[in-house]
Amino acid sequence: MSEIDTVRKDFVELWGSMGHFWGISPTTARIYSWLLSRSEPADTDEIMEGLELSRGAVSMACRELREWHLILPERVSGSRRIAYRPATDLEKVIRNIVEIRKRREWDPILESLREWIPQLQTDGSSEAAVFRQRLEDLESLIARSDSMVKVFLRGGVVGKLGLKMLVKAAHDEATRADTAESQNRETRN
Amino acid sequence: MSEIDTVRKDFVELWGSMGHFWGISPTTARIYSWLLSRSEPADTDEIMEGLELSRGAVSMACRELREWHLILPERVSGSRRIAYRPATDLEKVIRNIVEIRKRREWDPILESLREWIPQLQTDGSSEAAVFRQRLEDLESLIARSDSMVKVFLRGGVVGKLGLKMLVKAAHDEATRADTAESQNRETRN
DNA sequence: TTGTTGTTTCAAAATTTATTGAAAGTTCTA
DNA sequence: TAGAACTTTCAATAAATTTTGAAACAACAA
Repeated sequence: MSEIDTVRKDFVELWGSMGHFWGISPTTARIYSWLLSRSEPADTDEIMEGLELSRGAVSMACRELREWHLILPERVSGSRRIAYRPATDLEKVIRNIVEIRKRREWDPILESLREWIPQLQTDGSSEAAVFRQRLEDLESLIARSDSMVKVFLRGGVVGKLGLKMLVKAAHDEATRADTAESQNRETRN
Repeated sequence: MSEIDTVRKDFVELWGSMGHFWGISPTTARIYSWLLSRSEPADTDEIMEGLELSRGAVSMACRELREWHLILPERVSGSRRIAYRPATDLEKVIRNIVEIRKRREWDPILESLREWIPQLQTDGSSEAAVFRQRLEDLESLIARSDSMVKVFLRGGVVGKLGLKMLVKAAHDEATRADTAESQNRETRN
């Protein structure tokens, strides 16, 4: 087994076990990493053979990868067959993932919190007051994180160049959010 | 059912379903959120009753929560019983989680990548060259993200105040990392 | 030391999540 | 329109993860 095959195998395995972290299934993650390890795009049959997966599994996983914009389908010339090419702008890839997860997972939390807080105000008990305070702190923290994520999604992120922009933009965003929000949290911290 | 109980129920349920996102089991997440919703600490029996869990499940979950520093055990006076109080500095809570997950999940990836890249250099094929280039990009991205996370872990993060520090510190960190690293990436994007 | 109170452990059971594979569906060519 | 070449779907199956519960263990008081 040549060097590249050894590394490929380990890489695919590691990536597969990380799928959980990104919120995608192991198989889906393995397919993406396997495509990344190849210089040419691959079609369904090649993926099936390369990773020992069923046709259905490959189809499902590729659908997910397409939704996340992690792979690009291409027609193989002179055939109806579709081959997949992995997206290689990794920063964009991460942005895609963060954006989708934010929408699916964070946004609903903020909505719920904003619904619950006023509901707790109708309950006069001190227990409710403590609970409400904690939910408010949580709302505030998530809202501030949300601002940072929005900035992240707009610009180049992790690079040094993007950093100054990040600060300024995050500040603007936070200021805007705070102004729109109720003002009674100014003195806390 | 009073207002607080309704909200508590929904909150616990939501938090439980989010456990996956944080990499903790639903029960563990539910216990933490249930504690957050109460003004007083709770002992094993109260948690068991409040969330309809077995003794063993509560013990396991609380052990995990303790490891993550999400709850603090306290002796109930005049008894051997232990009651748990939730950590309420949520920013610190998030830092704890990020720190542990970084160590467990990210650090090993960087290590592996740094092992694989030189291995691929012994393979002269163009396929290996493409693969190696992608791994290098990945290494670079993760290393830069890592710098930001380190900064995040050191300071107040999400608040407006911490932001300026974040920029400066991230810049310093990145500069330091780059200098220590091999220099052959300077011109890349 | 013994009994009581409370906690932890871990193999087995339940639940959840991921994968398969065969059948149904789609698109293209002739 | 018929047939070939692929792709997608989804109920059934397999795998992984979570939870249980009873037994073992630990701490303390008498």
